[in-house]
Amino acid sequence: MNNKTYITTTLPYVNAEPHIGHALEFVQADTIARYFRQKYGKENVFFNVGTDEHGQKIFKKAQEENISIQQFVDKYSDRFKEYCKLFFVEYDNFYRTSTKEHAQIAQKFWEICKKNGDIYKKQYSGYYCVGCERFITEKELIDGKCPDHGTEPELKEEENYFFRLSKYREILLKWLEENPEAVKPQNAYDELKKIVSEIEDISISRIKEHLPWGIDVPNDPAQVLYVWFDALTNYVASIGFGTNEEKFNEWWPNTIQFFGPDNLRFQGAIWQGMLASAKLPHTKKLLRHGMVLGADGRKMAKTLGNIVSPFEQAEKYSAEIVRFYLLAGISTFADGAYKEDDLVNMYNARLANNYGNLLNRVIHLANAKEVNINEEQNVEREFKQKVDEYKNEIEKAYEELEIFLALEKVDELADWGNKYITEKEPWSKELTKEQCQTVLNNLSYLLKIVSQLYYPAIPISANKAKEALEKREKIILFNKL
RNA sequence: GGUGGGAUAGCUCAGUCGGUUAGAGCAUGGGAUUCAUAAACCCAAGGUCGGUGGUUCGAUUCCACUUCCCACCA
Repeated sequence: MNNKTYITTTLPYVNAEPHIGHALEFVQADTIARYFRQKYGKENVFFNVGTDEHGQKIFKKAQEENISIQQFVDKYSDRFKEYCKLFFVEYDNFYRTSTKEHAQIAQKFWEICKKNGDIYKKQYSGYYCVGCERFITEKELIDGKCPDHGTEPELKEEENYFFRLSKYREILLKWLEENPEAVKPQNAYDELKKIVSEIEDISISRIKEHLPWGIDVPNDPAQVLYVWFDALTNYVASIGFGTNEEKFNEWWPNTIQFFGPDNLRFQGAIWQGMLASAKLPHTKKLLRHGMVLGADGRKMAKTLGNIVSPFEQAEKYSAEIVRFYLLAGISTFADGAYKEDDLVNMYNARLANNYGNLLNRVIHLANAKEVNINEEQNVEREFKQKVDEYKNEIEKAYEELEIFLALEKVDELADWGNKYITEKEPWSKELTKEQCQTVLNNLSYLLKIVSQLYYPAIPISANKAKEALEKREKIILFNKL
């Protein structure tokens, strides 16, 4: 049986510093990657992240900063690498779209679509907003002005290449009908169906003269690939598409793509259409996570002064605590407000008071009573059954990408452990040594499982906890905040 | 502006395919206790389920409108 799972995030566009939303996505994907690695082995997971480095905005930003574009993208790409490191995001591949190799594969993808009759040239005339740097449809205009900038767009004419996305409308709808599990959560699935039912052909190139920073259209150096067409191909390129078919065929069938609410159209409709055109299978699982909002429940914005800096947060609380909060305190799929009070409460309640404290109770008592623990074969059957029941439920949640839910249940299991130890009173002098040993050994098994199930979210602490238990060393893993 | 999604205890969220007293965790208050990070354990209080109207014997759950929030609009 092939257990290989390929996990990829969206490639962030490198026109600015990483923000907390990037952390959410990276950390979610990393958690799932770690879960699968732990469960099925390292060799069965391939985790891709990277940066999207072409397009108008980057071109312009580099000019503003007065450095070469390559320097600019190198700088920001490095920032994202550091960012991953900061939050313990352990990727197998960091993909960059500004490499020569990527250009070749994106062009190859283009040629396949072209060969299959899905790319054609069309005179395009429309309203162009300089502020947005894009064409705006007539429907979008408000009083003849751009809805975002309030300025009057210019009439502009351009000959572009178009992708025959409309050809795949029915095919994609059928795919969705037949695979209700393909998109998480349910409302993203519903939304995608609606988007797909209305898809039209899309422009997939730009005139090079306007945008010198991009990948040349094959056989037409006057045009460059539209940045989205170019970037989307990374999902297959990173696992060998166009370079290593065997590797590609091994990984692609079981793919999980993580992305944000603004990306549903691209990952769910356009990319799936591109895959269909290239005669490749659709993505197995699309996970649309939510948006991290400011503490006031509004979208973070400079003008609202509610921006949460991931760097400051990591500095203030430690990156792992921030990581834990993003996973356990903010819904996996819905928008959620980042509130420091919640972070503190959640950390104290779940990690310090519940998990960390139970760990110390058990280690301390085992040492004081000089009894054996960590003997899995001696765990009472009924107790083991109960713990394994939790374990199965939690693993099921992880497999279904329900991270928030999984972590809630891990907390429940630790909580049950605290109730158990209170009820059994292994500190009581009325218990025989054997009875005491049974209780503490049972609990050592529970703690091992809890640590294992917490590991994908808080890898460093969970490993330390496991070690402390094995060595019977009492430590304060989670200092209260 | 158009379209889609959301609004349930102080906070984070479950839930109701319409039906007697709407659930959990955290936070709060009280009790009991001390093996442990003054942690854990037990109990309690907390909500006209965003607003208005409609369908219905009955709506938090269905429908319409409305307010606020989020996203998208090649």
